[in-house]
Amino acid sequence: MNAKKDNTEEKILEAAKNVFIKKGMEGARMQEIADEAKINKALLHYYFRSKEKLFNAIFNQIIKIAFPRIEQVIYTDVDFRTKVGVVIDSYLDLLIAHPYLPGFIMKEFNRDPSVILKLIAKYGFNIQPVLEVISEAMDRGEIIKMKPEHLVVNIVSMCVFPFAARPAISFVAFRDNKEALDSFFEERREVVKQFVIRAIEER
Amino acid sequence: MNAKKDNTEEKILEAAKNVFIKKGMEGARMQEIADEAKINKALLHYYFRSKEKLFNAIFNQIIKIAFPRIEQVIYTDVDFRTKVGVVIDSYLDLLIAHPYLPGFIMKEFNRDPSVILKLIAKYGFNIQPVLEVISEAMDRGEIIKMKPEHLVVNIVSMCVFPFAARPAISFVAFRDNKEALDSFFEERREVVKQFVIRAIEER
DNA sequence: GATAAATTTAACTATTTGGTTAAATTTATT
DNA sequence: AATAAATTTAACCAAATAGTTAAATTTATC
Repeated sequence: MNAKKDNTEEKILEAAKNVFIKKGMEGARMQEIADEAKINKALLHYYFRSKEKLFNAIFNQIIKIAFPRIEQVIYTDVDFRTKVGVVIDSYLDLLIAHPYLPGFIMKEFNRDPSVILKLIAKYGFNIQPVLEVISEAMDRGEIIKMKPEHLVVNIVSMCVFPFAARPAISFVAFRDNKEALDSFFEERREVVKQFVIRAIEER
Repeated sequence: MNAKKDNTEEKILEAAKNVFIKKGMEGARMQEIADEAKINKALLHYYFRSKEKLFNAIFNQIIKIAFPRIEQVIYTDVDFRTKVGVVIDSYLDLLIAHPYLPGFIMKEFNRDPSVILKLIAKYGFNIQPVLEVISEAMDRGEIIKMKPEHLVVNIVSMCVFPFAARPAISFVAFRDNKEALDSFFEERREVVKQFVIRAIEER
């Protein structure tokens, strides 16, 4: 009797993911998760003994996809502007697929930073190689000199922040016109690339 | 008998502000606010009938300072790059004085977007004049052409996001070395200015 | 000193919510 | 059909917490 069990476990994880993302750990209700999974609370606790255990299962799952694997790109033998383009693409691909990530992670970070810091240490990329590749490009005169950390923070900021602020941007800049907002976000891919390239290219 | 009353009301508002900022509306406890204000829960409810009323008082107070008044700058008769510099300065001044703002606002936004949207409509600046000033600078050939909204979002992202992500940046990039982190944030003022100018200057 | 407002104390209510339990029922496996 | 696992039902417990209340006490004001 396993087919049914597997299915239920998946249903619970899917439901919990939706509810936790929308409401956060504290805001989520076990009853709501049970309802969303179309089971009852007793069964929910039968599968995951506590809210904490269920949340951790979800959270690990989410964190694992939250850091795009940019190492491969970084070491490719192409010029720096191409690397920048690929990195921005991989961030935006991730964010378009999971637009809730910035908001969710920031919320949970605020609630208990230590949890996320541990997971960053466990799954998050090591920034050191990235900084080195940037420094080398600077030494070769491909891009202007600046503290590499600033370049990383600038790129990540321009990619991530608009998704966290999406509803505000929608309201303030586009009066909640959905089409205008969607094309704006589509445009950002090229806009951010060009913006960064222009800002750092040596000339 | 008013001196005492005023003082207590101030004490409550100050305490509530601290607790609400740290824990958010849902996470904050009336008992904790009472403790922080060094009064008891009965008196807290004597001044502010409900948690909701108290939160609204604080929230309005916070939102009012959350939007730097950049209109004056925008209409000054100086070249565009100077305007950009002043705008970035005014954002960073605000954020350095109130580093908790991005996290707090995002959290509450996530909880109930409508509340913030109403307040943006009430106190938030109108973005239209800003967009126009940018467009004019583009028409004059002072800066390259792009959709002005992108420029605004890019600048705001690079200013605001690092504060929301400060603990993560501290850990990932500086291994929680406080001095290194502080100088990094001090540097950003000039870094962001130059980054933006280089990205948009016509040449 | 009398008065009224401010404040404390302490007990209480009502609600929400995570979690438990035990018994009944359904479903899959042999 | 027999068995064991999965699921439901429904009631319950315990803790946390917003909010209330009434009486006592302190403090400012006249």
